[in-house]
Amino acid sequence: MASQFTVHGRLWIEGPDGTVLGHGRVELLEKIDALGSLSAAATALGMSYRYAWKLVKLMNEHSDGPLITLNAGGRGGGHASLTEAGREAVATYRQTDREFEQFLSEQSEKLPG
Amino acid sequence: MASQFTVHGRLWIEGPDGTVLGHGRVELLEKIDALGSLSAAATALGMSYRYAWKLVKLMNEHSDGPLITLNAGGRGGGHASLTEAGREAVATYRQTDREFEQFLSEQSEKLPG
DNA sequence: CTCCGTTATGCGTCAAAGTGCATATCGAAA
DNA sequence: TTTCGATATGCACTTTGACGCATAACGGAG
Repeated sequence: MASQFTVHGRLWIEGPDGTVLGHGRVELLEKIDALGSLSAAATALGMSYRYAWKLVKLMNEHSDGPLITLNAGGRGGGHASLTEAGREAVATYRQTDREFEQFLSEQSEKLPG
Repeated sequence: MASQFTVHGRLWIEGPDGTVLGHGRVELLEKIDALGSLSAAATALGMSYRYAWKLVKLMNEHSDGPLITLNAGGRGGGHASLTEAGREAVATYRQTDREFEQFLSEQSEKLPG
């Protein structure tokens, strides 16, 4: 029988200037990619636009190059999209995260009774 | 050459009623075991006694049985020590944490350029 | 039975994460 | 050139983890 206790964790990637990607930030990137809009992505995640915008700014500043492109004005009011670097960063994080989930469930199995 | 980016993470163990152990709590347990005093342990870790005491209370409540025994009064004013379950919990966490550190450095190695 | 240092616990405070509101700016399309 | 919805950004507020202060209770040793 499995233990009533489980191992949990959080994972993130840091660069020289601070955190680049974490769980929440990657979810935001994926929603931006899916919806083409920062405000729609933030709303979909139950996150305030104000904060989502700050996260985007931080991610762009702390990576080698921008991960997200934001455009104000124009048809539909504006647009948001991922750069090629942004999509690669998401893929890299997801791969790492999959192995982390694997690690966590293995460790949970090992816990004593 | 290694990437300028590195993978970081945090690990903790949850029971049915909430978090039982995390990095800071385990350090506190180890200091209590080494010093025999909660206030000395808290001071040694730069943590307020107030907060350390709350952590001990939470840990004792959220585990199967108490991990820490506290005694007020008596020679030296009082005393704090780990129960057998407490020592086992620390050992379990440390083992998991070692493997986690291993995991993190492996993942950092894998990051692209 | 007094002393002393530790445990026990309430209350106000402080900083950081995140929200909410208000308002300005942008630019393609009608 | 007016319109419209999204981006851009400041400011005040709330929430949460943790501190600091104050004060009581405890109990072996002398």
